[in-house]
Order: sequence, then structure tokens, then C-alpha cells
Amino acid sequence: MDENERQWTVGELAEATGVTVRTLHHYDEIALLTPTSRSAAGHRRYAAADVRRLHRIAALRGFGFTLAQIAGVLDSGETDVRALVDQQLAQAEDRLAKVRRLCASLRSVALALAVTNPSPEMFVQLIEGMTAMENAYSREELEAMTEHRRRMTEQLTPEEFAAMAERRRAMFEQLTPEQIEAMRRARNGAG
Amino acid sequence: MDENERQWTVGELAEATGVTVRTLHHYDEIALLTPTSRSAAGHRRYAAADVRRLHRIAALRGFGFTLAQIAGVLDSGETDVRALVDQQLAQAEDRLAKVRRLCASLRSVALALAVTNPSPEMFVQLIEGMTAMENAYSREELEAMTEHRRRMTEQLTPEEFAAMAERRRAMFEQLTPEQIEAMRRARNGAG
DNA sequence: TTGCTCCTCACGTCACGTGAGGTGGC
DNA sequence: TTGCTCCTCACGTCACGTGAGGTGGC
Repeated sequence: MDENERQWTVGELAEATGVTVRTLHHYDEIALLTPTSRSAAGHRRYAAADVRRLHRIAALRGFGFTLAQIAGVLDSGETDVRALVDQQLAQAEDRLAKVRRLCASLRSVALALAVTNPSPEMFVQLIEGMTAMENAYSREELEAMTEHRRRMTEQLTPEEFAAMAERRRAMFEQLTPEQIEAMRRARNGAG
Repeated sequence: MDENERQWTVGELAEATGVTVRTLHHYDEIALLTPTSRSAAGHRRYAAADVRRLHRIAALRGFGFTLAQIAGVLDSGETDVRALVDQQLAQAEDRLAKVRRLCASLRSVALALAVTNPSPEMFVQLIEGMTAMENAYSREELEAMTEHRRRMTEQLTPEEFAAMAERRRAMFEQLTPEQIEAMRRARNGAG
């Protein structure tokens, strides 16, 4: 609009907003944020309108939207924002549940490792044992999900099965009952 | 070991364990899980030992480890598992906090959208407003993090600044005080 | 002989990171 | 003239997904 309007170079804009220069190049490449003009030498010149658009992009990114979704919202007026948010929320809550379980599992493993520093083999057996425990403690999930594990177990020879059980027992024997209880609580509690 | 030992083809193993055939191909490519033998025609033949290794891989993946880390744990005996778990836990707790905030934000946006179905422009302004609110409600973070936003605001002309404030005001005017309060609680509550 | 499974390339995904090699403005 | 910033390729990331085109065993 105004010839005297303040302009930004990529570097200036990057520094001012905290994104990288490469990110601005990328947004230009995919036509999400194209600078209003270029200098004679081909350098990008961002105007105030571009800066505002970048702010919007950053805000929407903070809400977990993909760049394609953001482009849709910013450029086409026909986006069903309600469906978009609902879908995004469902995804986020799904991830939340997963990350919670992961944290609980890792915390209980860390707890076990705080008292012993096992060899990698023992560590792997601890993880396997916990994975088995997890399955044992959510029956419905186990039923519903698959019979994979059981089928796999059936396919093992009795000798293999016994060896597996023995390794697992040996692992848990190293822990005190209190530790095992703590692990269980960590797993089932505020997941 | 035993010539009569049960063997699996890729398809059988995939079906039995719930991973895809492509995943098994991938694990073979990166030498994470190489079938014990191949048939005359070059078909992969997995033995019981391979199946056990796949189980271990799956268990470790469930704990969020990368394939490279898993290879390290399974193949080299020198891995510092304690450091590995601590690092993984720190990462997971970080993600947990982020996903929690994201969920809270999305829930409050969904709440606002439950009463009105705004145009994409209004929606973007709502998001921007919430981002601003978020910053307003965690002073220390704002101080600590950067002055980016403030610098950006300073770079706007007074007219632009006023227009921004006006748009934001118009957006919030559409909401009842109760809705705004609920949004605040959603943001600050069980984050 | 017909299916179904198996094989090996090889490009695509998502949002950039990271050089490589060269040019322009103060 | 020296730096610093800018430019455009173009490959790499991570864990596979998805065809493409062809072969092998029941």
C-alpha cells in the first residue's frame, strides 16, 4: 500500500519471530507464505501483511495443525473449522493417553534401574516382562486387540517356553516385592 | 539348530505378530532383523530365534526407542541402559506436558465453537486470541522465553495495532463471560 | 493354468536441517 | 576489499507406505 511501509528481509523476520530462515524459505516453496515483493537482486522483502500472516501460521501450528490444513484455513473460506478442531482434539487426546502410558512405563523401568544397573540382556528382559505385565493387567484390551501373543506363545516349543519363563522369573527375583508393587502402581495409577 | 525347527515366511510372521511385511523388509534392509536363512528361490525364512528377536524389538519400540537404539541394545553389550531410559523418560515427560497443553487449548476452542460456527477468519482470530491469552497467563515463561512477540508488536504501526486489538475485542465480544471463564479454567486447570 | 505369495527397486511422506557453491549490498 | 547476508539446488531425516514389474510354489 504505502511505499514507506516497513520491510523485512528473511533474516530480520526470522530473528524477530523466532523461526529459521530455512522455514521461511520452505513456506515460500510451498506457497504458504510468499513475500509480497523481491528486491532487484532477488532478495525476499516481507511487508507487514506477510508478518501478520506468519503470526497466524505460528498460532495455528501451535495448535497442531499441519501446514496443508493451515493453508486451507487461511486461503479457502470453505473450511469446516468445527470438524477440523474436533478431529484435532480427538487425535491429541489419543496421543495424550499414549504418552501417559509411556511415561508410566518408563518411570517404573527407571525405578527398577535405580537399584540395579543390569546388562542390556537383563534390561531387555525387564522390558519384555513389563510388556507382558501390561497385557496381563488389561484383560479386555488383550481379548479385544488380538490373539497374536498367545498364538506366538503356542508356537514356541515347551522347552523355549520354559526358558522364557525362567528368564523372566530370574529378572523379577532381583526386585523386592515393594519394588514390584511400586511398578504395578506406576503402571495402573494416574496413567 | 534343529532341521525340523518351525520356520516362518514373511507373510506368516507378519500375520502372527501384527507387523506389516514391509516392516519386516525394512528391518532386514537395515540389518535389525535378518532372517536366519533364505529358501532356494530367495524367500526369507524366519526361525524361532528371529521370532524372539522380533518380540524384543516390538517391546522396545513400545517404549519409544528408535530402531537405532534398539539395534544398539540388542547387538552391542556396552549400552548404558540407565542413561538411555533417563533420556527417554525426560523426552516423554516433555511431550506429555506439551500434549496436555495442546489438549487444554483445543478443548477450550472446541468449547467456543460449540456455541458459534465462525468463519475461518474469525476462527483464526480466536486462535490468535488464545495464543495471546496463553502468553498473558504465564508471565515467567514470557519473560524467560523471548521478547519476540513484544518486539513484533512494537514494529506494528499504531493503526495496525489498534486494528488488531479491535478484531480481538470483536471476537471475544461474541462470547459470554461464562464461556471466557470456562476457557480460562480449561487453559490453566489440569493442564 | 490360475491365484496367492514372494521378490527387488524406488519414489513418497512431513517439515524442515544441513551443507555446497555462488552472488549482492554496506 | 572484507564480511555478512542473501540466493538456489539438492540430499538427508525416520520408519516405513505404496505402487511397479516380475518370479516362484501349491
